[in-house]
Amino acid sequence: MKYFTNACPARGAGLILPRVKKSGRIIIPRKTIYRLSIYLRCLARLKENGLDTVSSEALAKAAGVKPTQLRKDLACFGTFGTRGLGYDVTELSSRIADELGTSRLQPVILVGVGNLGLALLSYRGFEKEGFEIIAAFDANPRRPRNKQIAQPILGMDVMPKFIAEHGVKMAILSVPAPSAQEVANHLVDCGVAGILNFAPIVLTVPEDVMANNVNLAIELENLSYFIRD
Amino acid sequence: MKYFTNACPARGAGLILPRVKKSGRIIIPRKTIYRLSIYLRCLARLKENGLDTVSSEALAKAAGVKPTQLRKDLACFGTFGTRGLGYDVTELSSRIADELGTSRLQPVILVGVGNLGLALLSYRGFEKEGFEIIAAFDANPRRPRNKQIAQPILGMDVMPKFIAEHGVKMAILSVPAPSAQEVANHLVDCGVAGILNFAPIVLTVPEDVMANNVNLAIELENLSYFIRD
DNA sequence: AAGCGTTTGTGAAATATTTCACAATATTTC
DNA sequence: GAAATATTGTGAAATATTTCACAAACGCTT
Ligand SMILES: NC(=O)c1ccc[n+]([C@@H]2O[C@H](COP(=O)([O-])OP(=O)(O)OC[C@H]3O[C@@H](n4cnc5c(N)ncnc54)[C@H](O)[C@@H]3O)[C@@H](O)[C@H]2O)c1
Ligand SMILES: NC(=O)c1ccc[n+]([C@@H]2O[C@H](COP(=O)([O-])OP(=O)(O)OC[C@H]3O[C@@H](n4cnc5c(N)ncnc54)[C@H](O)[C@@H]3O)[C@@H](O)[C@H]2O)c1
Repeated sequence: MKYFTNACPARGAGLILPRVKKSGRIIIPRKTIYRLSIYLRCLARLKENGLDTVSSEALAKAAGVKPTQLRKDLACFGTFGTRGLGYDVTELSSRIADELGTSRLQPVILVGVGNLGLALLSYRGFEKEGFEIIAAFDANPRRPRNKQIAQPILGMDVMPKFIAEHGVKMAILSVPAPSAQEVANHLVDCGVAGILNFAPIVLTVPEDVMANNVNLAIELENLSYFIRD
Repeated sequence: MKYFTNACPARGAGLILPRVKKSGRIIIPRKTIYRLSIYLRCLARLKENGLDTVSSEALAKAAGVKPTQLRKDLACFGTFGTRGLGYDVTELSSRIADELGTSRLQPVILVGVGNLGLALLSYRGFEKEGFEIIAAFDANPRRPRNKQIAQPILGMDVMPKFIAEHGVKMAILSVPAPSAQEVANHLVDCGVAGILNFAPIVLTVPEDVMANNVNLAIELENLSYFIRD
């Protein structure tokens, strides 16, 4: 079992306790969660290739990390390996999936059916990964002629009802930047707790709501910085 | 001036030296670079709103970070503020842009003109941010009927020549996962040093090449983990 | 069933990043 | 122009994350 030093070791008694959430689960570092997602995908490929077991060294290499980091990451929520042999691919997959909570399919909605929104809607890759965009919303809902879209494209007026009825907790936001904050507020009011935002602005959301940004310009800027040496 | 403790403080003499790259520039932490990009965008909005100066508190709030973090980030490469007053918006913008190296426009190519690639190609937002997709390549180059695409869509055969002639250093990769590694290798052979990869696999690239991934399924998985409490 | 080679799990060390606390220095007010 | 007020810049402390180093545990061979 892994332990963290709790806050205030200087003034406090230096007690060592496992760091836990209100819910009782042990806190797993943000970065570790990202990597668990990566491990999960590497394991899926290994399984496709017919492998039954994998060592931390091999899996770490596939994931682009060091073996010790992989083992530390796994140590956050259990011990699954067999010393001298490695990990059972199927078992490790399902343990990580359990921990991430992606064992069941999550319903997601998309708001803003423009250029980008349409591309995301027509992408048939999310289902395999445990997510399903079940509906899209737009201020000006139009069904595109030349694309096969399985999901309904609805007006903003019916969104609150839809979210409540389907228990939607996550949304993809692909509206223009000037509307993004306003739409995000609306989503939060409707009960959405996680927003994946493509608009190039910083969203302000309540404490208990999480907004992750995908900002391609920043990704490019980042690349451009690190490649000049 | 900011200083870092160099490696090996336990065995070494505990010498304090500024950490620098081979090129002579001081190393700026990865995360700081990301945040600098965010600050830059917030400053642009402030300027649009007619503000001349801004305090670290106000800018930090706009960027979603703490004021001390903003100041520490800036301290990596200089001191620009006026105590008691704050920062000059225009000056700080150009200093950050200089540091990031985005003062000049970077040419970028895109490989894989499918659903996602087309959406990115037709996006008119990158120019404002200092990037320009100057051409696209596909194994099966077709010009879409119903979209206005300004850039040429070319076959893979002409890519090496194009990259060499235009001094292209960065590429956006939006081909299907099974082709991604192969195309990435090709790009690297042609001299591309930075790849923004949308395919859901971990790319293997040489040390001196940087591959950043945008994996939407992982972003969604991440959200879904942190919203259940 | 003992020995050997392998690989995990994990405390401790090293490194990295964030936050604190406050001196330094500017502006503003009276 | 002195005092009050505001805000930066930065060592040091706190916290977080990664890496090291190695004992413990397993499978396999003989
Ligand atoms: N297209 C890209 O490749 C790309 C790349 C990076 C970032 N982005 C960002 O993604 C977002 C979407 O980009 P896009 O190119 O698809 O834009 P777009 O203009 O093609 O589409 C925007 C859609 O949002 C809808 N919309 C506008 N206001 C709305 C509101 N208040 N409520 C509901 N729907 C509303 C519009 O009707 C339109 O269908 C933008 O913020 C853009 O900056 C796009
Ligand atoms: N569309 C999305 O919303 C979305 C979302 C997340 C991730 N992705 C990922 O982005 C990538 C592209 O997705 P898409 O939906 O645009 O796929 P797509 O099938 O619509 O387009 C892929 C394009 O790549 C071209 N291509 C295939 N092999 C090639 C090769 N060897 N060299 C050059 N070009 C080649 C094809 O001709 C096609 O035009 C995929 O890896 C996908 O998993 C897409």
